[in-house]
Amino acid sequence: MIDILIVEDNKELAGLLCDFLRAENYTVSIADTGEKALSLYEKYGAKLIVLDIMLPGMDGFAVCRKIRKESNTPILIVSAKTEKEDKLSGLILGADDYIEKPYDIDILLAKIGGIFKRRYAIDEITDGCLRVNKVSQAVYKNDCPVEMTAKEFDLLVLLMENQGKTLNKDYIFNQIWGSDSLSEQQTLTVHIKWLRQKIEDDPKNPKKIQTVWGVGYKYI
Amino acid sequence: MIDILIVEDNKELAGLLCDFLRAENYTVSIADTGEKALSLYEKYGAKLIVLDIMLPGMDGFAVCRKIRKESNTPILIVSAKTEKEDKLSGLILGADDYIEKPYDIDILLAKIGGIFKRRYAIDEITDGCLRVNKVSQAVYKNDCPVEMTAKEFDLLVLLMENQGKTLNKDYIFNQIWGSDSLSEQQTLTVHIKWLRQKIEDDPKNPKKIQTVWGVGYKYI
DNA sequence: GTAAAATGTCAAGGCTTTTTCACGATTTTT
DNA sequence: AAAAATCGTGAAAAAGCCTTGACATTTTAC
Repeated sequence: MIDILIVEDNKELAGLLCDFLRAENYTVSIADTGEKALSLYEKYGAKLIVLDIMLPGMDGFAVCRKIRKESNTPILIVSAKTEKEDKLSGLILGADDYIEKPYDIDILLAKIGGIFKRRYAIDEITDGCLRVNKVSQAVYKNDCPVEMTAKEFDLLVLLMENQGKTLNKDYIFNQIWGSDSLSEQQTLTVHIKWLRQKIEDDPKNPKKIQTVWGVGYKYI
Repeated sequence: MIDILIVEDNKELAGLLCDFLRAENYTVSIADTGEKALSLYEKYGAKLIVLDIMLPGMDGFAVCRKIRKESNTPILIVSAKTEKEDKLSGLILGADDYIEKPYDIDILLAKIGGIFKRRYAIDEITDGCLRVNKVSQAVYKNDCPVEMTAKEFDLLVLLMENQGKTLNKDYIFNQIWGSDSLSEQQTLTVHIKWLRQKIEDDPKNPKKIQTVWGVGYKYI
């Protein structure tokens, strides 16, 4: 999977942009026609497509439509045309952002950074040295992977998504085990214990998962 | 969690937009000041914020910055100003899209639809009557939940993400079990069997998970 | 058509996760 | 300060998941 696919027939401009992006640690590929772009995308996939509208042969709009048919990959449209119609039809068509040529490279980089952040950081919950990815179900403490069982993971996500809020035990139990569960609430305290052992620096003196007496727990 | 939070001090306009959105089955709340918007957002959360820049008191940019500090919730900025600076600073700041007042309500609805689709459909893989959500780890067949074990789920996602492609058994095995696994490849065929029993209409005549003799499997 | 190779099936077992239970420790109430 | 309520802990039982091996079935090659 490529990070960024640049679709641009001006090789000099594409090369320049490519250098800048690689300097920011993105992996980049360049296609100078719409057809090549689609074939590269088919083969390797991409996290973001920077798409020039004016291309020889198949134009950018056609590329955008084709890609939109099969995926939600973010597309940033680049165009020399200034007509409003183009901008709107591009965005409605499914592009995530739009920039006019000639553009300031810093602004383009900022837009790309923004798209990446909004699009690919959304499934991560972060708090200090703790990082939880809801898609890959992975937990990292100081960037070291922490093994979690399913129940522990669900419990951690619930607590972290309500950081600072006290969740009462009935609520937690219903969220994780379901209201029709036959298990006992004692089960919850055992899972809290294991979670503390995995994420607290000193499990005997929990700083992150705090007990709220008579109520429940909260993540701080 | 609210679907859409409208931040707009013109109550008539906000009400109108609200009606249109509710007609499309979104849940909607309205805030007429930036402060109220932030407090509503704190309390309930929102999937998308439609944010007018010109507000009494705290302006839209300030609201946008505050929300961006703590989350990646999509923001659609609405503004009467036409200066280019505003547009750009709003977008770079982290907004997902931009529309100028007075706007055509259909265009706004299209933009909102686009944001929702790009932002919230990305973790779902759909194929015909089968729907897989990678975040909640849930699988639905004809909208009925199908229970999956972890290995079955991973295997299904791998196959579906490579729909139409034949994956050879070594590849599948390395992806799911890891290259240093001591398990035998026989394990894979057993999991394939279970997966077929859960997602195929007739598990004895699999239509979706096909065997490619001497190579591996593919999802069609 | 037959033998060889590859895949499918089933049930048993082993392993991990989850739950339960009993008891000890801590906090709150009286 | 004692009693009551609540929470924490460790071990063991229960449940669920994964793997394995033996054998059946299907496909391919000769």
